Amino acid sequence: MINDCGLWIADFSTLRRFRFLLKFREDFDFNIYIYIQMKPNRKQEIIQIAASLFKEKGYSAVSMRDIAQAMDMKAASLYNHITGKQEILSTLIIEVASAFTSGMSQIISTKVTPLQKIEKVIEMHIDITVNYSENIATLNNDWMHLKGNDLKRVVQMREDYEENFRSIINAGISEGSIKPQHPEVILFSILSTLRTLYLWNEKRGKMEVNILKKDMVAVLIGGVI
Amino acid sequence: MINDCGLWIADFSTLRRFRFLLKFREDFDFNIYIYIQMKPNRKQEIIQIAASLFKEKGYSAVSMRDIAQAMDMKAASLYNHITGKQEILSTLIIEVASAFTSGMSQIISTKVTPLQKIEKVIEMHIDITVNYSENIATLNNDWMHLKGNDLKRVVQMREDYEENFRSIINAGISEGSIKPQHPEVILFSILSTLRTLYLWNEKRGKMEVNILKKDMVAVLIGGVI
DNA sequence: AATTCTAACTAACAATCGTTAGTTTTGTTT
DNA sequence: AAACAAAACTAACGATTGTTAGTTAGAATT
Repeated sequence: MINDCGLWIADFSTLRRFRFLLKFREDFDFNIYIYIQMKPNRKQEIIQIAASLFKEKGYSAVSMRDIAQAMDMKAASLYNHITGKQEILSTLIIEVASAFTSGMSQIISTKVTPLQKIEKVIEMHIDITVNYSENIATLNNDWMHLKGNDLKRVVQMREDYEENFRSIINAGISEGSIKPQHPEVILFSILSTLRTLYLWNEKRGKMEVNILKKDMVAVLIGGVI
Repeated sequence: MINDCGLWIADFSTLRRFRFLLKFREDFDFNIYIYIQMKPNRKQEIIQIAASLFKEKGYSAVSMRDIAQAMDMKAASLYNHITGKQEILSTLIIEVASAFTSGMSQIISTKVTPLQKIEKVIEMHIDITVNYSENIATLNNDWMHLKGNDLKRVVQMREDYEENFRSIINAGISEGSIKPQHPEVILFSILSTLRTLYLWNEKRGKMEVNILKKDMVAVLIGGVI
């Protein structure tokens, strides 16, 4: 039996590094199973389908029977794969919130100018939106339906994220590369646009991602005149 | 018995005009009751309380019993004042959507430059957000729970609004006062910031509205550099 | 004083909610 | 072929949903 030990191989380069690591430790006296899940399993399918329903109607308006119907099965059968509706919600939200958090901490630690950091933030938002638009919709609209530690954690992640963004803006203002406008206004203007990018997917679909990035950076940083 | 015939006296100048009209027709053989409701009635109270709950948790997550409890009464009693949950939703949404529509049509018909029109739009959004933040939250997040004609009407109003905004931007681009950037990107960047202003109320509370307007115009039009 | 109206109430309806228990089908491993 | 595990099913639970019917206390009007 293979236990899911929580290890995730993010991409093939990580896998190569892992093999490299193994080669240096040939004194292992136990077996290591590397379980590569190539196709999404049933649980992931359920969560993905639920996500698209949540995006459309909101968490509270989607019933377990709705999700089951979209999966072409009965509601009770969902519980063979998930522990409940809450698990779907927290999985979806924490997945994308973590993506933003790790993306931001990577940008923060880069040695570039504040303006270049803001550029990177904009590009990161576009990248994540392309891949996780349903998660973002759920994070934006249904975070308040999380419970207990999940709720606390996500709120904290959001505050930290904003604080990091604020520090970039403040650094830019004090070095003179950013207008001495009210930092909160700058922060909010950029962030609210980025956070609702997912609403714009139909129109964005026709635009090349790289062109969108370039235009978005130009407008959000340079303005419209 | 006084029937609510749907006539609303908007302000005292309208009332004066109405009295003037009456003077010219003294051959009336029926009575006219003018019923002036000076303080907000129970219905408006219910809708306002419901609005704040909708903003907090979303339309679907708020029950009629929740609304009743916040009103300190029983759920069944609500139906003495409203026809149902849907009426609350459509009243809230159509009220604020109409405010945006009439604001926009006023701006469109003004004889000023496209850039000045965009300034006016930004100021209008701030003004409406200050007074209708709960309505905007509901419009943004729960419009899809409208039904029938209300749904059609609101979607149409939103499309018309965007089309008007787009035409202002395009006029600015062709006269050269606005960057020849992709118009959709400009439209979306500004509009998504304005539409989510209501999320920013705690921090905005400390800022004077006129200062906020000035800063917002500076950032959204002039950028951050 | 009699009547009407307003706005609250209690009680209950059918429908739907998330979830559990127990069973059957399906596919894999011995 | 037998044994096992995974994943579907049916049926049902108690709770909650929006809403209706019928009643009642108090205020306003006649």
